[in-house]
Amino acid sequence: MEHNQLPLDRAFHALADPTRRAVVQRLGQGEATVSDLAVPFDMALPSFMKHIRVLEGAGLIDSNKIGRVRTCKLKSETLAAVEKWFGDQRAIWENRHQNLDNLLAQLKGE
Amino acid sequence: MEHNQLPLDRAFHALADPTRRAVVQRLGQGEATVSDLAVPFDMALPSFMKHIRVLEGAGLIDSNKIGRVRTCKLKSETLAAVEKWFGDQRAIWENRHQNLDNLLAQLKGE
DNA sequence: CCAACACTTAGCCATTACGCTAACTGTTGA
DNA sequence: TCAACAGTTAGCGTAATGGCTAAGTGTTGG
Repeated sequence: MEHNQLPLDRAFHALADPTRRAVVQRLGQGEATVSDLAVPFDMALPSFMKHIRVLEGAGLIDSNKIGRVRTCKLKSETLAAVEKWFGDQRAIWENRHQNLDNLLAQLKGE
Repeated sequence: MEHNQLPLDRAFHALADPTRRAVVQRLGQGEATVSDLAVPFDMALPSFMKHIRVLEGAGLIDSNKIGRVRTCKLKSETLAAVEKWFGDQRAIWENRHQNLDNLLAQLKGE
């Protein structure tokens, strides 16, 4: 169980930064080049590129370079995989409440 | 838009650590004391306590001390709030696909 | 009453994160 | 052809992270 923690570590870490979340959000609307993505941020390009690489390292985005231009796109499968963690978590949590309900019903019945 | 980034930052950061995710998962099954929570981890207590405080600082858990014992419980609302980010994200993404579909349909119709 | 218990505080250390500037590489439009 | 463009590499500085040990505080069971 849970021998794939590292991917989750990387994904959550990547999403912990507002710049990176904004990039993910932007890419949700379609592909974009690095320079285009960088425009809204008051940050030097090398700094911004680090964010891109973190996102790519986390498998949240994909990028490829054609000529001198690098284009990025969202990998929504990875995003979905992270979201799944919450689903699993809620399943445990709801199951516990179910058990509590059962217990209460049982106590009531006696 | 997005003036509550800091809470998300903290929450995602908190969840980026496997120890802390495990604690959240454990607390999904019900309240537990700090010492109980610490058992599965090969880590000194002060180190473990830092994780607890990070989780609490992120609003993912709540704790209160009675006598010498501190008991922790999950704050599932916060967890749900983080999960919502993915929902919002997917909404954007799916809307885009909807738009693409519309475009394709339109092109086809001509 | 006092030793054991359950944290808690303080402080140290190594590593990683995230920003910067300066200088470099390869591509391309005029 | 060559200057402008789009990134990239290298290296630096500060701050935060995540671990540790040692010693302290307040509570409690026997």
